[in-house]
Amino acid sequence: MAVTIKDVAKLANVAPSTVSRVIANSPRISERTKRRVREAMKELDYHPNFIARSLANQSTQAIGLVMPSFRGTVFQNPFFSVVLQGLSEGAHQKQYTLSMTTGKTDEEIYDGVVRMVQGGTVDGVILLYAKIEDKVLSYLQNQQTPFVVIGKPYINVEDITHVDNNNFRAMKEATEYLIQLGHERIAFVGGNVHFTVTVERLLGYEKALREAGLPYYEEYIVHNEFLQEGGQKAIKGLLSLHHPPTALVVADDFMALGILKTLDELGIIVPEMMSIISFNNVLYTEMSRPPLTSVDINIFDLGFEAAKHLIQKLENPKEPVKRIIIPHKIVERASCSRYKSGKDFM
Amino acid sequence: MAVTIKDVAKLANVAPSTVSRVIANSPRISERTKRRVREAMKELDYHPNFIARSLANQSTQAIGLVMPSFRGTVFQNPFFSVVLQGLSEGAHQKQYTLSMTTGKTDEEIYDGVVRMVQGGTVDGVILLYAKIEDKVLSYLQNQQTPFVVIGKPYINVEDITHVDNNNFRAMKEATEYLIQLGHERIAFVGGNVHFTVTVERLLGYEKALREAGLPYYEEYIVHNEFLQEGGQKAIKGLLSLHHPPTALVVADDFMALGILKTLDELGIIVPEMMSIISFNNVLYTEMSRPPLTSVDINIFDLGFEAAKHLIQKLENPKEPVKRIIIPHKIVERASCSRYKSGKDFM
DNA sequence: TTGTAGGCGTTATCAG
DNA sequence: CTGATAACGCCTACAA
Repeated sequence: MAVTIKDVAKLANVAPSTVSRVIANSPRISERTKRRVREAMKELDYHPNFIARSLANQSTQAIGLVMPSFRGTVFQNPFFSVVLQGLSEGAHQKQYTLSMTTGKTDEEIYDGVVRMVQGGTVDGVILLYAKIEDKVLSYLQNQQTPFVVIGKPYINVEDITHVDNNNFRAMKEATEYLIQLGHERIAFVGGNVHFTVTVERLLGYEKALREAGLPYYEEYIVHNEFLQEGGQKAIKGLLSLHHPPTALVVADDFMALGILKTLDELGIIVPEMMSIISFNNVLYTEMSRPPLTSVDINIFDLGFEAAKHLIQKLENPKEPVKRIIIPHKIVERASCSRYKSGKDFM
Repeated sequence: MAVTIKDVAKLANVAPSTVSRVIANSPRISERTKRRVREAMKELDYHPNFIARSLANQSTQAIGLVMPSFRGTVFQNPFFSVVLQGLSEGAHQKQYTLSMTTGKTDEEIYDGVVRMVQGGTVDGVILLYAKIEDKVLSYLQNQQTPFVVIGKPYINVEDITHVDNNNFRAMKEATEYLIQLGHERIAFVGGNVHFTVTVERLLGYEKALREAGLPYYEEYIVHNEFLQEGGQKAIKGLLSLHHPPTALVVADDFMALGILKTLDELGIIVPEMMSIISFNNVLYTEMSRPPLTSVDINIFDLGFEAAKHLIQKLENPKEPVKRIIIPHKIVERASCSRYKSGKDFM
């Protein structure tokens, strides 16, 4: 059996409650006793039992992480590794612990969350995604469990603290970037439509076109799972159109990688014959040929801020609802070029 | 305050202990009372408090995950996403929870582990890496904490349950694969030397050369952080040698990606002028140009088995020490070709 | 088959 | 400043 507060108390010749106060560094304990108790703790190599403490305090210093289901390969996206780093860093700074739930299906995930929350193993929860019609989200709202979401909640946006990019604007800018380069036929290769990020971006894309007086073609909109088949199908469809696009905005670097490959196989040179701008700016954007121009959305910060604000909320329950927008920035590399009608490959 | 066992007891007109037994589905409770109690639980939407249960049982159904420090970019390697999936799946099946520690420095990580273990917030621990001179490992051994490591412990291998590939053999086979293709000048681009996987593989590489009667050149050995600069430096050094290699074994797909790019820039065609085989077989091996021949080490299974065996150990403390070897397999794609002296580019 | 009571390791309240 | 004592919510002998 591990050494407890009582053992320390005995050795230091004080009451258990005193030891407890020393741990909490209560100002109403004399320095002398504190010293004595601390020595005893050292000698016995005492470490407080967090479980017992949690029970007494009704608080665990743990935050629950809800990942999207890892059916498919979404999860292999470096996005998650990086948010995790941010979350980890943010939690660590305040001595919070991270507890994960995942699952293959939405049901599994939901059950996991319920267990976490009802079981009292976490003080709050962070949703690592924001999708349409999310049972988990509604559940958390009903439970009054403190939580924050990374991304834009599909509902009750005003009542839910969330950390997000301005994806509307980010995509608008990405599209405008292409428009400024002279492109008029720009296709949108988006991710899973069930994630709000995708709909936000689609809106931004539309807006950019409209403002530039460019037509919006349904056929230029393609939705793909983030990583599935690297977007190969998507691109082939686009190229077989009567007027294929001359530029692409792509939801994710990895998909862009797949597209790059497909284009290469088809003999379509990037950026000369097709410009591509993608999102996330993860490591391998520099590794591709050509290096990808990508919108950096500061993934690390998304995680970091999410952790930070959840903890604020936990420590001060009347903390107001907040919406934290993480800035983005287009990182220019070599996958986009000015459109020259002469080079049109059709 | 949440609904407790007492509330249920009251509503069902039984003693709290009875409710507890119903939860545990004790056979010594009549079906009739069970039914009554269960109804009460439903009605009150009762969920057991895991913290209290943990305290009483002296066991949390939680397992601690220790990641390597995320200084640098190691962590962005899809390797971790995938082990995480495996771990998650394995833990989930037995209703275990995953709790993470990371940190920027080894110190931070060590402290995190100590807190986890001494604080009693986890029943056991899984190390997601195996490196030389690891304080965490020695600590866990001294503590008698059940743990398993993914990879090969640098010490006391016989006493530590671990899940690993046969990296010696995997690398030997990879090298032999190249040798069979006629290559005689094969360079080794390895990862961080502090990880045991790197030394194992180096050994396998040596062995293959020796068995084939090929010389072993110090200059052909390059060590690089897994992701850092995509191995660009490494490759340039090799190419500037008097007799540059004609083939490369590379520790990681991502590094291989970087190398591919560098070679492309230098006008060296893969596989015609340089063959490359790498490790891990993650998603983007198919996405590269040319697609990478890679050793699939079944990362998911590494995680899955680790979780499974740790849990076995937790549920049966006298479970013997085990060494689980996950099979590997060379997945041929297009980055290796037969060596033809005529095509030597020097 | 079910109830009573004590304990798991802390914290918090009240005295002193 | 410090010491009893009662929670926290559940489990498990021991009784009945």
